[in-house]
Amino acid sequence: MELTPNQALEIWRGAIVESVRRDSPDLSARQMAVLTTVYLQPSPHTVRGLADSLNVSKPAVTRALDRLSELGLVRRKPDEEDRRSVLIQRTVKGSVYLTEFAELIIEAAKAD
Amino acid sequence: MELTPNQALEIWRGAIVESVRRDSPDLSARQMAVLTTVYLQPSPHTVRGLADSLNVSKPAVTRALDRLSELGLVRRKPDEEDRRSVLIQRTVKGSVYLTEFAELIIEAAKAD
DNA sequence: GATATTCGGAACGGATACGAAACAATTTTG
DNA sequence: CAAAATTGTTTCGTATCCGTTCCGAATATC
Repeated sequence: MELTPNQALEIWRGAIVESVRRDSPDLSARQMAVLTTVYLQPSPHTVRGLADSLNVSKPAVTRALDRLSELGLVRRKPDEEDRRSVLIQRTVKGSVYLTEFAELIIEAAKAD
Repeated sequence: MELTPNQALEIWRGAIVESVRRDSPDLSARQMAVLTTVYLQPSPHTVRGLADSLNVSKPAVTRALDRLSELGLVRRKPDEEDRRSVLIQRTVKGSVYLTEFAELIIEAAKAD
């Protein structure tokens, strides 16, 4: 898909402004990066894998997961194969959240 | 422009992940909403106008402008007509910033 | 089996953000 | 011109986030 710079920014503005207006719990850029990666990239996801893939420190990923878990958007599950690891899993609530967020983007793209 | 939910989320993820990877100064959702509104919506822009339009308190807008000014992405200019008001103006640095950000989005859309 | 390595998380200190209330400066209203 | 209203900012207390460093548990290596 090809976008012009104006289209790109209008989409971004439309979605982010609407999300700000709604006063929804705002996730930081890192949290959003973690969340979308968990949902859109193939499993499994580990803290280390996310940290490397996002070029972010492990503690930063841990804290992002703390927040996302607290909101019920992802879930930690100990890896039975290697009990040092934690697998990050999707949740129904997270799917709903992202589906609604996608709606914002779609609307913003329509308006453009 | 019509997007599918998956396209929408892939674009968002691609752009935000790349921006996180680059460790660029991350703006909060509010700051980004203020910045894009100032650049994409017709002037003039005032604190009050932005607060109303974004459904956010005035102090929140003031603080967002503090941050954006500090980064040189916008500039405050006293309104000569009504000296209670402050007009928010664009800067070269802000234009460059948004142009580069648009590039991230465009790349993410291509990759999809 | 003792030592290293790897994993996720905790602890600490600093930076930044927030909402609500109070504020100074200016303009409008009576 | 005095009182009220409007505009943007400051202040205060609180919450969140970040990077760095360190730690305990589990696994791999020798």
